[in-house]
Amino acid sequence: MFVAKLELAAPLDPQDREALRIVCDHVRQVPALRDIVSEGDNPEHIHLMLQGWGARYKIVPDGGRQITAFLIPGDYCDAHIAVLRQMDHGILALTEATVASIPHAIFDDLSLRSPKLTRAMWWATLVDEAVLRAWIVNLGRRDAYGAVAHLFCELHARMRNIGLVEEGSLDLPLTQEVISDALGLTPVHVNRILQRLRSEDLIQLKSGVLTILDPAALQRAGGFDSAYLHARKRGD
Amino acid sequence: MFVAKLELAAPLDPQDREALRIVCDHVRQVPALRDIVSEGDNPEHIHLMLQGWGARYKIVPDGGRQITAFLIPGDYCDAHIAVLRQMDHGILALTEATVASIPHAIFDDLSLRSPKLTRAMWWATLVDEAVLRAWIVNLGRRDAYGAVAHLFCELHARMRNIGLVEEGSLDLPLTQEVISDALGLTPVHVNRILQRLRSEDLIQLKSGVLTILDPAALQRAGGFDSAYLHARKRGD
DNA sequence: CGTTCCCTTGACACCGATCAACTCTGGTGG
DNA sequence: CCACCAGAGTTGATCGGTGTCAAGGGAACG
Repeated sequence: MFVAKLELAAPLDPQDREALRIVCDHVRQVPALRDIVSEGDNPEHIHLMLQGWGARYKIVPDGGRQITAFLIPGDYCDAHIAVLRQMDHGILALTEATVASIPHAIFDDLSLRSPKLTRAMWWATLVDEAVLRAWIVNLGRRDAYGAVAHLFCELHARMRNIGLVEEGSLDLPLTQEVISDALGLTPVHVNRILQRLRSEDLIQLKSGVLTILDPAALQRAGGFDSAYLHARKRGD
Repeated sequence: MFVAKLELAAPLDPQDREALRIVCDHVRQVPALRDIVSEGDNPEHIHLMLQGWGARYKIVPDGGRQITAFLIPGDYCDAHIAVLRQMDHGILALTEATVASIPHAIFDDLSLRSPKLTRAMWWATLVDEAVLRAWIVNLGRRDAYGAVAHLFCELHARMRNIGLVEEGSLDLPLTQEVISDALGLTPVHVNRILQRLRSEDLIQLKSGVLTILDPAALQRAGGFDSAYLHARKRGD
């Protein structure tokens, strides 16, 4: 899946593809709510999400938590440390998750040999950056209602890109507290927003499944324009 | 300067260095408040800031503006489009600025030939990403006072990295409105925060020059930890 | 059948937005 | 050299969106 995602950027050489496949064979299971990588770590391996949900997060001095990204299958967690030295944030499994580990020395070697692969990783980083910018807009210039709407549109689009949306429904195993930590709100307020979105028949959210009932209205509510995701999927 | 910055990541081959230098020779002057690149553009050239200040920004449907990054000399503006296709945000000159333009086809070619160069660009992107995450924390989990303090710490650190700080002072040609657009606040409120910071003798800000009078206290106020900037400067 | 999360609800407080003047500064032209 | 002007900074009064605190309800799980 990760390979498929990278190839959206540029075709890889067969040997790159093969090397990646082999290297992805080290698979690890992480229980829910456990750190995959912690802030300050200097990990030996870089990780790819294969299944489940994860989140990047930072803790502020007063104890508050800010989630800066949600990770879904196909996302890499920390290719950073192939280039930078140290994790400047933590990564958490939100559900039980399975991740692939690649010894970073091997990855390093691979990427120095193959411009195409490095370029593909660079591409993935650039898309992540675009998502971060969208979050900044969310936090800075949208009210809570618009922010929740926008977040749901983003997650819907990203899940659809990897084939995990069926008839407008997707698994969304996020507590309201997690959502509030992503949007800079309180759980209480998120709860009220969700009720409003439900009462307006924009969404349905029950037992970890989100269904978008009125995509157009939700996108309007969140000022969502999918262009920034730079999806280059067949059929999009 | 840009080359020097890239070399903080990893030494480049002499021919890369030379190629970059040649290619940077196309220099353009941009008047203040003019777009360098606009959202939706598909520019022929990629740009590097050589002098002056710039900002990435997005406009939300209701007319609000959110600045997602400040660009200072040595920052690249839009290496994106070497990999992605379209600008998902605009870039604005905040002061009169001089930028270098590199035809993106040439850059493309260069980066496919040199893994080291691509890697260096990737590194620069990763640092940018870390800055974006810090902004998200700023917007989501800090009050206005902490956010302003943190922003000033960041800009101080980045300006120092490129040698543009003298005795705690740096040029900061940002109106209060620009600052408010970066922090998701209103100009009025930014004004009040600045007065507080001044009255507490943490900073001095007058006619476009910021002086940090009490770095330790300002860092405490903003919960600032420079680790995320991944500065690898001699003497740091 | 109890325990533990999580979700839900209500009352109230507060940070920052809004609106509307007023002041200051630097630049421009007479 | 002065008068004017536009843009930026400053100030005060009031409003509203979210936070805070606290209590109660529901569903999953042992």
